[in-house]
Amino acid sequence: MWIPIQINENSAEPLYHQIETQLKSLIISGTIAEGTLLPSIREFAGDLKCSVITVRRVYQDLEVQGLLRTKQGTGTFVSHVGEGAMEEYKRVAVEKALENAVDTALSVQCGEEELNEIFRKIVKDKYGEAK
Amino acid sequence: MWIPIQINENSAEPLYHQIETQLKSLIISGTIAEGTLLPSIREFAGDLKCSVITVRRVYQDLEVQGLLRTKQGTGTFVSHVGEGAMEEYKRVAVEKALENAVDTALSVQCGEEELNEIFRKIVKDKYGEAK
DNA sequence: TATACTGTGTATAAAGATATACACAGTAAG
DNA sequence: CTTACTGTGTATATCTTTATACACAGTATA
Repeated sequence: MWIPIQINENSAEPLYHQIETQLKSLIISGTIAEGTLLPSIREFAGDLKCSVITVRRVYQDLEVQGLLRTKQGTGTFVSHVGEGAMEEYKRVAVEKALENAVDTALSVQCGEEELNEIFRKIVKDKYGEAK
Repeated sequence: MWIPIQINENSAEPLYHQIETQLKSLIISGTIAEGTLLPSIREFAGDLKCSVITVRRVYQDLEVQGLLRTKQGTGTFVSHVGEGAMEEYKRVAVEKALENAVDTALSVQCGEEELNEIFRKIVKDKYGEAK
């Protein structure tokens, strides 16, 4: 099975992290269906031209997050992520990220109005791109 | 001169970073007036119970960011940060933080409406606290 | 100009993050 | 029960981040 992961060799972002975020996104978006048997760590490592250990780390991390379920000798599968759980998962991720940003705004004494304005601009840009 | 910096020994946040963000905040907010001669790196290190080198790093970082100006043999001073520059500075910091958050939202397929809703909630919480 | 302050340059220690190899253990199917 | 796949545990190499010491250089003033 082929998983579409793009590695940016030049990026400062660690290899395992690039793989992890992209794979996570594929699972959360439902692009890879629940129950799917993912490539073995060796096969995937071959595709990505990285070591088996790096892929293992990704699988382990995502298993801890409840997105994968793994069984020695058999393989690694995409877990069942219920609609509710998935919504919750997304919400928590977004909340954390936004809290962080708002904390930054507070730390530089940015007013509520200005914050709102900047937010609207960025959302418009980013969500516009995607359309 | 006494600068109110709170060090959290248990935090995973590096020492130099805790000092840097707090000092930066004091400068940007105008709590420490422009032109103020800051404590020498040795005196400050004594107050904070850290090494002189760590304080030096903070002063250097903030100097690169244009918030401090330093002169060997004399000391380190708070630079003149014009209203315009300060506004610009705050804006860039907040923009970066928000872009990051919105990227996260996109990566988990969070819709625009949901994002807005979460944002409003967090802003209300955080800005409410301060009132 | 001696002295008692300033900051600086260079070197290095300690810890954590990143990525790896290799021998080991479970599973399934002929 | 052998074979050819799965994942696992342990050890280690490399790099970056964080934090430090110490000898050095500039400044001001008595």
